[in-house]
Amino acid sequence: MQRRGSTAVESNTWGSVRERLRERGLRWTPQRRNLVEVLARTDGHITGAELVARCRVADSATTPSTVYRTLDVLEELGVLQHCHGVDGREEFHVMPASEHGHLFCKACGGTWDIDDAEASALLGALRDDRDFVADLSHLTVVGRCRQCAEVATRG
Amino acid sequence: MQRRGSTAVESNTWGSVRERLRERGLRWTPQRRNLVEVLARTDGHITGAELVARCRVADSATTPSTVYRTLDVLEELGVLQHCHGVDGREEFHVMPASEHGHLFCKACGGTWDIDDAEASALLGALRDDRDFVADLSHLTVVGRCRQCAEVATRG
DNA sequence: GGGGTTGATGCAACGAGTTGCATTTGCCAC
DNA sequence: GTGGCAAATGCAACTCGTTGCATCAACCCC
Ligand SMILES: [Mn+2]
Ligand SMILES: [Mn+2]
Ligand SMILES: [Zn+2]
Ligand SMILES: [Zn+2]
Repeated sequence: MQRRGSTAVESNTWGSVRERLRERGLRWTPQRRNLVEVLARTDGHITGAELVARCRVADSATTPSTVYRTLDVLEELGVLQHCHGVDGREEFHVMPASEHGHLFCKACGGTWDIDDAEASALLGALRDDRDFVADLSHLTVVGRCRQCAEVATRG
Repeated sequence: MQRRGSTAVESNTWGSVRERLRERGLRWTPQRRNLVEVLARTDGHITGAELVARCRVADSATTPSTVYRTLDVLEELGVLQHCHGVDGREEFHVMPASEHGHLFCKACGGTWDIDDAEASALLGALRDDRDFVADLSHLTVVGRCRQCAEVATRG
């Protein structure tokens, strides 16, 4: 089986992006291919600025506006999600092992995942009381962790 | 009782700002006084950019960096808090009637407050399970409200 | 393969916010 | 009132991200 130049992207989700775009009358361009290849090699959380930098490795002519617009499109396609870091900046989730929210300690900068079970207390209450379906993967909770609370109390 | 030029700010919290600054060795400047006067006239949520604009009404020479730095100081003094709008931008709470979190519908842009009782489900779980003290006033939950969920299902 | 449609790109200008640094000034002690 | 110290200001430069618009090119149809 011979490998042609334009078929390097694989791995379920990413391999289907071209098709998902076409279904909506959208186009598969070299710039989008470059970004998708970068995303396919990434996991965890990553900012737009960092994605621009990584795209520039393969294509030094990469333009921020194109990357940000493509990220919007990929999120609409549902192959990507974002949340907000403790400073409010967008961070993109690339293929999380499982859906999760985010817990930040504003004192030590520590960060933890909030899983479905843990979040169901709030999310379930909102759903039952208001029929409001909250987005766990977009959730960021900020506060003070055990260690930092202890330090503050002792101080 | 004669009113002197520098005693216009009143109303409990705002009137005490000068004193709170001095306790920490910080200074009461015309720029800070202007911002505090603007804040005393404001309620609800407001962005930094909007506060800069309002400060400029009284002092057209207002500089953004000074305003943003003063907002940081006021937040450290505890006379101000911020949360994040649906786009992640900081919004300052000025004297809320009661502490609350924020609920956003990403479809219709609707927004609601989350009160203490409603949030205690999640916040209590985090406290019990992890000794994590979450900050309700910083909390923003995004999702889809009842009406928007119905529309999506029907469509 | 060639042509036309329309979505995508690149660019330039802009807005929001941050930071380092030289200068100014509030505040306190005398 | 005067002087000195340290905090605050203003400015310029910068980062990150967004938007309008002219140009380009992916895709579809023949
Ligand atoms: Mn914040
Ligand atoms: Mn968001
Ligand atoms: Zn901590
Ligand atoms: Zn809605």
